[in-house]
Amino acid sequence: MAKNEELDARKLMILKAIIDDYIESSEPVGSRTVAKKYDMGLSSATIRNEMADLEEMGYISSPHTSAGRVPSAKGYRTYVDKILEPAAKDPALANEILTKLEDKMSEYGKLIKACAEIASQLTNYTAIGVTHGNAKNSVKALQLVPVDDNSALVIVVTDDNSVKNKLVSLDRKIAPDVLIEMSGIINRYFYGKPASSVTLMTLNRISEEAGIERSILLPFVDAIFDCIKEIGKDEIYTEGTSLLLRHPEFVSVEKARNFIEMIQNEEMVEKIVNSSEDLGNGLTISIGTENGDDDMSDYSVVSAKFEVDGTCIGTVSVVGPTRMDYKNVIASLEFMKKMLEKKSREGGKKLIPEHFKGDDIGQDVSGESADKDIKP
Amino acid sequence: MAKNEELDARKLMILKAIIDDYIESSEPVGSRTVAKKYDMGLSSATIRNEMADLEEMGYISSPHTSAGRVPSAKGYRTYVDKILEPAAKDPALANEILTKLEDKMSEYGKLIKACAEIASQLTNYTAIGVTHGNAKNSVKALQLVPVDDNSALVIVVTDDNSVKNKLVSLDRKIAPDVLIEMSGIINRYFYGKPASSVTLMTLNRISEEAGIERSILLPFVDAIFDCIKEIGKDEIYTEGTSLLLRHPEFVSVEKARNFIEMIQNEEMVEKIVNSSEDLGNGLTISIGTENGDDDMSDYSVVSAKFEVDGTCIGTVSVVGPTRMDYKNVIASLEFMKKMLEKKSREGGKKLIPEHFKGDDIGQDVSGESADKDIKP
DNA sequence: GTTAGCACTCAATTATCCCGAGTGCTAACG
DNA sequence: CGTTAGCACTCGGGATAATTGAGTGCTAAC
Repeated sequence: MAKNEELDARKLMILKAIIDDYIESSEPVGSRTVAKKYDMGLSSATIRNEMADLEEMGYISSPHTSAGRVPSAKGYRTYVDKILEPAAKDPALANEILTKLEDKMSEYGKLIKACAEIASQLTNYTAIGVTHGNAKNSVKALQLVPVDDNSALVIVVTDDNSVKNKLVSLDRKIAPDVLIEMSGIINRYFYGKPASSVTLMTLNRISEEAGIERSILLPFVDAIFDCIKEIGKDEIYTEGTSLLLRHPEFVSVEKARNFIEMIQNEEMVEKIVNSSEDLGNGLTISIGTENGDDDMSDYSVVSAKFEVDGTCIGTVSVVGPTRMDYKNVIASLEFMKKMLEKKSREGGKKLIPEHFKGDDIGQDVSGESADKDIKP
Repeated sequence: MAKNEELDARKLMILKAIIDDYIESSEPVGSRTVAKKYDMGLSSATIRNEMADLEEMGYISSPHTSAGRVPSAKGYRTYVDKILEPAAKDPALANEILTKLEDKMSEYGKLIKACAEIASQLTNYTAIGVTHGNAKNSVKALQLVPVDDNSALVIVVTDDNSVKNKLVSLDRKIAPDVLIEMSGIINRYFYGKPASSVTLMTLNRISEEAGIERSILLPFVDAIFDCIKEIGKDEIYTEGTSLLLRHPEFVSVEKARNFIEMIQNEEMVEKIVNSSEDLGNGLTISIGTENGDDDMSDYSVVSAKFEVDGTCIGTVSVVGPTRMDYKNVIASLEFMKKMLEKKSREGGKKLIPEHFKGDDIGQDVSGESADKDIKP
């Protein structure tokens, strides 16, 4: 039989039927089911023959002799690449979602978190949002703000409007105007420079040139470093963990636990999010064994890079069992991606990228005011 | 038999044995086990008689005729209140933990998150940390920082060193020195005043007195409100979700899912954390059915309010099955609580600088309603 | 090439049995 | 009177056997 050939139309149809049914039922699909439920004018015997071929070619397999067939990673792959016709989400959803995102557009952390939340709700799978920290950003503002007699706030703003701050406590009093002067010098020095250029050396130089005592400068240097480090850090939001437990592949708690532990492991998340296989529409998809890691062989991941104003602000990945409703997941992520991009184009000046505040993962500052115009 | 009487020493011993064993094995405890394993010089028959009494009094119950006995909420309660002798954690742990917390002492959100994380690790149960947002804090610093030509950063610092910032974008250019002047005025005005006093009215007054155009002031007002609202907000950190799934009470995925969904529900968390029954040592404990909610009847919660310099910065709650290792959980939380308090005393000046007490300004409208008022 | 028919396979369900942990009760003992 | 040995009884759970039925591969006829 056909070995390395392309699948003919009929085989594709049957493969599609099998996968569709399996996605719906999560149970091995038999020839009779295909023949009856998806009426294709063929008897079960014929389907059986074709299924035998498909199995030989590695698109499906049977868990045991008297069970139906189950799609393999290869099967899902052709399904996703060649069979699946793009589905559209109900445009009415757009408004609903947009209102949810409305007041978060200015803050990437919250935005990505909200997107992950929505993606999870739309798909009924777990969604992981990762912000795209970027240490290569240039410093836009770098300020010291007096807080009280012996403490001050260090604030770093990069050109993508990420803001981090850190409280510095000193063991001596420092006059506010000294601080402000210092702030001015430091700020002028780094304005427009890449964040990575803020090194100890340069700050030493400032010390010399500006004549600021090194022991005073040091704690601030420290804090600045911390802030920059923080800005470059990705933040991870996991939404809808419990949703996955609703799916029948998690009958055993062990699997459930393994999964939860996996997606709480940062390195693993890194791996998950960065699994490649671009789908052409800006989405990336990795099916079962494809994604290298053994622990992940039972799961598929669909990821979307979210961009605002041309810069990537983060990634949202939907993680589910290989028997995942790819159609819906892809449609959902595509939908959100497009919506967001349209919004960011329209929103123009309104959609000023604001900061995500850095002290924690999860709950951050909200940005409401930025999109309000000043009305004289 | 003894009805409303206190339990005598022997009954207490037996109850303790039953609970200890049940905590360890998670299986109903029989009379033979108690007699043999915890040698108390009594035959199983005698134990049986005593157990019958204990059952009648409601301290234990048997799932079915031929199973051993299981402690009831009432049983656990006497165990916790009367039987449990305080245990101490290994002091060597202290250093390890302290280093973990070291660089988080200045930021309460991170600190509480880290505490919850450690609590979860120490106990092997899920821990929930909730920061204690406090709108009554006074404003310590309130600054506007120029970021670029048409955007500026609003920064609010309260006396417990909570910092929130917000980027404000303007549709016109604003000169840095104007901003700085404005900043100075606003800051002086609110320095030491309670955060709740920052109302629309007062800002209107500033506009008049300082002669700043209202339309310029407005977006900043908005941002300040947002920041204050955020500072007053509680943040929730859930750590070690998957740990609970390690315990045998979660054999069924359903239970696991219910639990996870429960602790991801904010209102539920509120309930969980605020369950009372003070234990005298600053800990609070709620056992099974005690905590009102039906969904929580299978779980127990031990909570500790964490204080730094006399002010409550948040709560860490350990949530586990009623068959929880109370001894260890209580010891762990007590340990952390003490450690933190000691640390905060030692570190004194570094942690919380001076408290500023000022007279209230005018009307005490809450941040929220005031926020509504602003919108044109 | 398609299809009806048939023998065969094997997981999953159900029924059945059996074991043993644990109980309550009774009677004997110090 | 409290304690204990002994015994009949209960009942959940584990093991085993029987049954079912969905699904297959193969063959032969259309």
